[in-house]
Amino acid sequence: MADIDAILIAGPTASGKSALAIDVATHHGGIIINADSMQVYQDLCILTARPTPSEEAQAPHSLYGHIDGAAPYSVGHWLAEAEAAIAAALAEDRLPVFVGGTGLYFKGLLEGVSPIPDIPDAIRTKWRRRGEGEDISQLHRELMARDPKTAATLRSTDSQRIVRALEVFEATGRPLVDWQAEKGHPFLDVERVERVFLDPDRDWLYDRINRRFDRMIAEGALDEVETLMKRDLPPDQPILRAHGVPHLSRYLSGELDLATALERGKADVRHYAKRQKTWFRHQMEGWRAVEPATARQSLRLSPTT
RNA sequence: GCCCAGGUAGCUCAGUUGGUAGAGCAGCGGACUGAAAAUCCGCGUGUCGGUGGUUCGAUUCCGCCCCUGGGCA
Repeated sequence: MADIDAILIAGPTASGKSALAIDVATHHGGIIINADSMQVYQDLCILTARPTPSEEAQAPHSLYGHIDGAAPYSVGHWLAEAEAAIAAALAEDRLPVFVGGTGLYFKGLLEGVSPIPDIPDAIRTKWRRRGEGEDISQLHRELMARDPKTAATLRSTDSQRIVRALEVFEATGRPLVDWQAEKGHPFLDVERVERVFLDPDRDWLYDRINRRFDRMIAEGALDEVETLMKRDLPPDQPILRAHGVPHLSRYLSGELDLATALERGKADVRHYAKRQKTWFRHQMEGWRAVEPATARQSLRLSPTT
């Protein structure tokens, strides 16, 4: 395996990435590194479809379920951990096998992220709270007054990016777009990695998503959500956005009947899979698209050819 | 068998005093730099059950037929 530094496996949710990763890691003596923004959390193993203990026993896994749902976490944290994981793997002479569905994480890995400083909690919380309660166009006007340069690049309806721009400007005194013009450093050399994304048939994928959601419920996803709710986390914690959490928690509190909660939860996952496909199609040039059915074979053979 | 209500988009339904129709959900296309399983933008996809009639023109009015639900027998 001296000819490449890592294998990257991306793909929409429920496309069979985890099983493929185990197969590839076993075959190449690799270590699996998680590239999924939700599977890093320890709180929801069923609902985030994290590898099971028996799956984890088949190959070394890292960056799974190691973050508390109450902790702040984002691409930046992940990239720092990924960098350390790559170093650790290479030190053991193991091939890093990245797997996940978070396109932004892969992009960060190969292109880096701009070196924007951490935003102090107080500032971040302040703007996020306002972003939840207030009319978004009002916040956009406020951004326009402070940082017109960034404001001009954002739609007045894009709550999340507007809030981000506001907090960065307040914390650093510099427009977000200026920060973003400074490119970060890649963590892997594109020329030395095998990049593949699973591209399953849409109907096949949607059917798997629907059935997997039902299976998660049967396996105890509701208990998981109930336990998470009891933690009473701040509403802006990312883990509360995990698919299923919003609707299942409304079912648990009696605001929604179960059938509706399931239907909406599944729809959220399908919508997400659709967005992932769009991302892979347009943001990941140079990646090889493979059908899940033939993925094993092509990943076993190609790195050594 | 008779009576009543209804057959309009994939689903639930609105509407047209006669000028070939529109919402929500689903679905499709797209954007994407520290919450990315997030956030945001765009698109109606249709023999208006069938068939005759009236009419310049019928999804709309009339007849007959078919289907679904409810009631009476």
